[in-house]
Amino acid sequence: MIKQKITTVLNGIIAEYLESKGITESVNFTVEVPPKNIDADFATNAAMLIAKKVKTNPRVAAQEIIDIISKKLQNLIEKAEIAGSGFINLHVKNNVLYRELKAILKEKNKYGSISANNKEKILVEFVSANPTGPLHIGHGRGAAIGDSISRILKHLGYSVSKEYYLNDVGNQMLVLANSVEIRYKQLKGEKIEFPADHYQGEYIVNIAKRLITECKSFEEIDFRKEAVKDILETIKEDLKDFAVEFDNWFSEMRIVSVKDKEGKSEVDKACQYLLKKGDAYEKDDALWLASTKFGDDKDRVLKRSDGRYTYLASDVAYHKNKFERGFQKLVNLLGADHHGYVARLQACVKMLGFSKENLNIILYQLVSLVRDGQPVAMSTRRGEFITLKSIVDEVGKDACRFFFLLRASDSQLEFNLDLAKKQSSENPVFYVQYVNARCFSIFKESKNRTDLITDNEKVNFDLLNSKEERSLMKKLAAFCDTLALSEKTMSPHHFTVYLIELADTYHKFYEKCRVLADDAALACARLKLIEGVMIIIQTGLGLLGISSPDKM
RNA sequence: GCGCCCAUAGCUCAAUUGGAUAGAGCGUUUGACUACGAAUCAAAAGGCUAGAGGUUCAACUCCUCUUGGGCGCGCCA
Repeated sequence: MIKQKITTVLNGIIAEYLESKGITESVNFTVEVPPKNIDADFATNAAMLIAKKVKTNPRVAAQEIIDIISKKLQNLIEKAEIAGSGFINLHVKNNVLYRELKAILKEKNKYGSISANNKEKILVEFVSANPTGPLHIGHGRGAAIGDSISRILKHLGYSVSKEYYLNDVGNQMLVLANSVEIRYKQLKGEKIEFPADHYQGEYIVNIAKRLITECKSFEEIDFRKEAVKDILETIKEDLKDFAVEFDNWFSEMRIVSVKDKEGKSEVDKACQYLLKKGDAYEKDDALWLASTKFGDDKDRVLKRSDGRYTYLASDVAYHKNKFERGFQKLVNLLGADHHGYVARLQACVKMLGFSKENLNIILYQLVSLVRDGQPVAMSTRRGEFITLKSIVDEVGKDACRFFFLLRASDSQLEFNLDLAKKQSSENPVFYVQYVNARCFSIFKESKNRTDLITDNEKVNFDLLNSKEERSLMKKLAAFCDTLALSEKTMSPHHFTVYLIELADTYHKFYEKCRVLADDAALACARLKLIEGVMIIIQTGLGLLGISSPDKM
């Protein structure tokens, strides 16, 4: 929170400075952590931006601002100086760091939460894989990102609902039902060839086997229903093992099949609404969405000439439904192979009377697997996809999630199984978790000392003044910056990067500073510091859905 | 053909969204356990950020073009 505080107070000072110069516009300056070769805690580019407006030398403006800072922010800033082409470098007082550490100790896993009560309701929709087979590794990436984004937004105080859109209508359902039926008949001894365009996986055979052991008569069996039931169960289980739980499972069937008193479904009503608004029209016996009006490159069919709705029609109704449930902000995760769909969806949102900002679509790129240094071949068509479950079973939930969350979602991800499986230093998950284990171990050891106090009020934080201790305290406070950045970019990968950096800072501190020092007062202060480290590591890993074991 | 995404160290990727001398991990080389966990730390080597222009006090970041890769372009979902 330190950076935010400094930004706030600087805002006041800059405004005052501009006023004194007779400038009414505001300046959009930033406060940031300088590169590590620079000896300063924070830096701002304010003077350079002002100089441009006032047409003066940045260093002159910087000096004038520094004069105000050193007069007015004596309790916050130890030293302010000009650097480079006009940066103002700031050294904060140690007290600022101690106060922040105390805030962490007090707020514990709530640290960084913003308790504004008027936060938006956000709906995060992710995975939403068709219930035609087990989740594969690509779904896993979407699941990890969607789940972590949800946790981050929740931590920030938003009311977040995680939803899985169950695409249980349409052609693929017929194919699924038929696939099971054919396997069933084959098991009964009928000689039927299995079509190449049907679902090839072994799981289809297993569903058929179950149906046979249940001994129902052929006429009684609803193959579609039975298949979806089994597959959905598997999907839910796989997600649970991956620490992903949804608040709501929304069935497309509900949108298409459930009718009101007048015999109309939600899709009927949505299409009518669009037709009335002039955003849909009839042509060639079909109903079209005029999506080109809002940036799509062609209009799309909503209702086919044979009277059946398309997937898009359901989706319009579904998103209408989302807004009607009171969600102001929708977040959709989509595999990058569906990027062609984005323009259509954005057009829908505009037709429903909302703006681009109300729908945030996160595209995530594909995952490729590497084993023994070789790429693993995958083909959905031949049923050769790698399931999420097999990866979770092989490398563990924590490592799997960490690797999925390690990269920005719009860069392709290479998942190195050899590395993820290593229970050693090369594996970044363990590097971070090790911090928690080390801290825990120190606390255990500290129980043998009788001269230590734990009361926050009595501990002398002033003793935390070495370079390593200051770095660590600053890094802890940067937790809030990471939260803000993750929200702004809608990307949890900043947290994996942050946690690795925090772990790095901690391990360096550990080498230089013995926590259980002979001097009791110092030991107490350092114990408070590593208590803060544990809180941040546990909370941070928690936001990624990753555990923090005490022992490894 | 049209559209979206990507190109950064030998490999996999970051870079606080326009800031200072572009950073991590893996791999390579070297050193450190007789005090809290060596799953760690210290150090070395490795870069014309694909290429060419442009905007800016400042460009890996924004704009244009070129090259090379991934993906999409159905009255499928």
